[in-house]
Amino acid sequence: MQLPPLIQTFVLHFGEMGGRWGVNRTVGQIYALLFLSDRPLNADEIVEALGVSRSNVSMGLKELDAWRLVRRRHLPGDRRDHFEAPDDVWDILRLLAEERRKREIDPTLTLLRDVLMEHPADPAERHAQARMRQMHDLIELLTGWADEVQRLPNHDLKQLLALGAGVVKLLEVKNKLTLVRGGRGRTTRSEAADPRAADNDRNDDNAGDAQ
Amino acid sequence: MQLPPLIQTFVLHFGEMGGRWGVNRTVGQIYALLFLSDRPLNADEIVEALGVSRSNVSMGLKELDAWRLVRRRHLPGDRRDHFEAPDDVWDILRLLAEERRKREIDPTLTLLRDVLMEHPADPAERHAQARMRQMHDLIELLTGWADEVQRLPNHDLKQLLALGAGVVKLLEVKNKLTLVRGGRGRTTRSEAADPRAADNDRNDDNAGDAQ
DNA sequence: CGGTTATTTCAGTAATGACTGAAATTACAG
DNA sequence: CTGTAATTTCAGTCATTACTGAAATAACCG
Repeated sequence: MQLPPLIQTFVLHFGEMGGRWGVNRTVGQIYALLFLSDRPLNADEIVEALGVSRSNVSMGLKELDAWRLVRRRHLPGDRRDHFEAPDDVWDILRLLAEERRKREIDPTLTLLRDVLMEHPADPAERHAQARMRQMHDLIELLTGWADEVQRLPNHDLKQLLALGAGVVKLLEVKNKLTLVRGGRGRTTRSEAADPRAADNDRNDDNAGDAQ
Repeated sequence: MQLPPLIQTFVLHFGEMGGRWGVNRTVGQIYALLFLSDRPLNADEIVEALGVSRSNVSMGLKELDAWRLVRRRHLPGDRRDHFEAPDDVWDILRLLAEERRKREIDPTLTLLRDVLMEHPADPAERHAQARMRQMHDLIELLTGWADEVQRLPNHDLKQLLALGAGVVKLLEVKNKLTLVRGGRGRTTRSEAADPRAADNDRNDDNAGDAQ
């Protein structure tokens, strides 16, 4: 593979990081290549650029397709499939967040829900279940938040991020307003939401048994 | 291994999910077990509960230790090491976020910074570099935000999460206030931050060349 | 259709990573 | 010190996963 050095560096890096992201080297490289490319590439171009086998590229593209990280596109007058990465990095972020959640979190959330329906048979199970409830509530709070925030238009999302921890200032202001109005102020999820989320600072069970 | 069924289910699930989370089955199981346990466990207890080898447990605990997901603790009158998982799920969340970022994001950020210093040699490199800048800016915005939010006390964090997308309402209010005061209002990062973050809706290079 | 090229599937092989048991090391008690 | 239990390290084995080249399939042209 003889790519421009700048591109080569990036592609190789993504290949190596692939392992940590949960995809293999080739998949990481293919994605990096498509992300940087200024036009859709066909499979052969990828093969040549990366120096891996045709079939490997085919499998890699299939996986990236499953992640929705590449789009299949047809160019007029050429019957080969061409591939490109979505070019809005914010969209990519959303895709990644959604997919990772689907694969890495949702199954656990489902299991937790099921297990929390069971009746604990002894103190050990009781304690275990309390822990699972903590985990469940936290995950649900996070994913719920992510769901909502994910739907914000890019503009709002950016503003929120740019605000950083400064958002706390706003919360303080809001709290004051809410107080002044006798708690009848604008209702946001902080008042209306699932009450379990409201206060779980130290809602462990009677854990005096530890040790 | 004969654990109470409730616990067993959870432990096995964590083992399977381990693969997707970037740790192996045993590590996932050990963590699940410690997370649910109502007291610190020593290595032998883990060996017996999970039915894996002593050495495997030793390695697994070492890895969990590197992730700071388990604490080593000494019980009086027993010279064996005992292990426990931090019991505040919010702390766990913070640990995970920090570690994952250190391993999965920071290296890329570093590479991006380096590569963005280089001078592009041709149009392809120019375009590639523009893409990398988009990625870099997005990651930096996200990690910067995460840094700040991570330092918030649990209480504020919870309130923020409970608010969900409702936070936009606050942003609107703030915007109005800022406007009224002629932009001289409370300075948050949205005004003070790195100007690159302020507007990158469509800051691609002259990308008319695509296909 | 028949020929041609693009793409996917699949069986076998190479490479990587997990797991074990034995040996070495460490920490402690007497 | 010496002996013993706890723990870690490590070399070898086993299991999983990635990768390839060949064969099968699909898509298109004239």
